[in-house]
Amino acid sequence: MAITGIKGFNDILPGEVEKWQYIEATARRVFELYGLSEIRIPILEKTELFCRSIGDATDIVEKEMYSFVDKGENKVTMRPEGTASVMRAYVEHKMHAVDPVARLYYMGPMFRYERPQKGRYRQFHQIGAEITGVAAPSVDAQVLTMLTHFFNELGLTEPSLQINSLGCPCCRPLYRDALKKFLLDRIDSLCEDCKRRYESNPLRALDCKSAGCQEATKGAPSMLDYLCGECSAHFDQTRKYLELAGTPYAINKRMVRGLDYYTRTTFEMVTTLLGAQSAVAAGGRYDGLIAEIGGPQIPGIGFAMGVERVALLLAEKEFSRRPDLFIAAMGEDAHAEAFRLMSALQRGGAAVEIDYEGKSLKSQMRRADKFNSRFTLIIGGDELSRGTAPLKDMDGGTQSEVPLDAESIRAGMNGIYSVPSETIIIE
RNA sequence: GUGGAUAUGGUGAAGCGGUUAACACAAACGACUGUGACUCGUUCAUACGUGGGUUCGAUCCCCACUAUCCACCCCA
Repeated sequence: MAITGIKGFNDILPGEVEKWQYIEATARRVFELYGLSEIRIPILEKTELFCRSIGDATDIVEKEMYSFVDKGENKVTMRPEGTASVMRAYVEHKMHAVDPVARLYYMGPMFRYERPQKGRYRQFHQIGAEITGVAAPSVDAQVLTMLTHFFNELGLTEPSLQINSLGCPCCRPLYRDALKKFLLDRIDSLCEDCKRRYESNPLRALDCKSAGCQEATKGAPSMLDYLCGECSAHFDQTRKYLELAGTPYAINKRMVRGLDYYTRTTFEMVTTLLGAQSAVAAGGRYDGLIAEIGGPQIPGIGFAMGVERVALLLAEKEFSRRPDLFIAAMGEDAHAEAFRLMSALQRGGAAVEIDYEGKSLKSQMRRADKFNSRFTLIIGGDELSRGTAPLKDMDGGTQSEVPLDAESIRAGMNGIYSVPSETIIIE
């Protein structure tokens, strides 16, 4: 039995990987428009970092982390998310001393030990962004606008933006108490999970999928009605700036976040196309996180999106590359000439293919067609002695005679095509 | 961790107790006498997830295991 990969750890093969490259390139391009820089952070961190930031009692920390003890007896964990690491790096390198405002993005694998299903894997990939040092609501709107921009740039209008506010340490406890009081009267109609969570996380009942909980929480008080003056103003201002930016959104009063560090603005990009995994991207403000991991009291806001889920939304689109030229050769001398020309053209920036095994012209033409090559150059004994060869435009079917040197061939191709090589085609 | 479904070639799959394990796509080669896409021909699973069992006989029935998928929990 051949060795197989690990459950929930997937290979991304050619044919699929072009889509990933497209998503990543689009993220880089859009995020950099908004002044962000990439940061690369390690995959392994001290376990304590995630306990402190995400929260000891969350499911991620309680049962989903890939943690182990290394050879130096250190407790380490393969990162389950990116924000904690980015903020650790921010504090560790004292980036706040140079400028408290840091605008960062990252992309890479994350690890959570969960049962795999559609859009959820044990090694999955996130593209995330974080902005520190600005408490103003216009930054919230900016981040949301950038995220929306990104999806629009991919040609996706399906995931829609939902926002909510979770308040701050001064108003959330009041709301929590009010909600508990409300739920107490209907506790019998809640599902078992929500009963169990009644003390630890009563807010969860709000977005529970069970019919009983949906019904029981119908007239429940809303966090938005309990926001303190500052949080309420922050939320209103965020909405105002979203409108100024022309960014569409909906308020979802029942949206709850799973990580402990969120405050005030929280949001999700949701879709109905991915089964149970409705959140394609999610994030929020985390004004207490940097202090929590030992840094100064500096606010932050950010999000992460699941690349697998974005790729699933792009499932209909075909991504492929096509070579500029295929050189078909007959006979050993012609093959040598084809090889020489290929090398010269590749050095000049063209994507070129040849046949390596001396197959028939028919076979080589089929291969050129299979590769979807733009042009095919056909070289045989006659061409070698003549010094020119037919260059066929594979799309139009027309042929022209070009001298056998890299410059002339390039000129022959550029005469018809001006598209740069190595472009990714989206159909 | 829990529940359900499914496991036949590179892919999509038919077959449901005895068959040369269909068909299609992909792939390779060839024909149309140095030029692809159309057409045609040839080749392509001692093999039906793994291990047991029932049977004269099992891809088809039973059991176990494993894997995958989907859902729950939770989350990107």
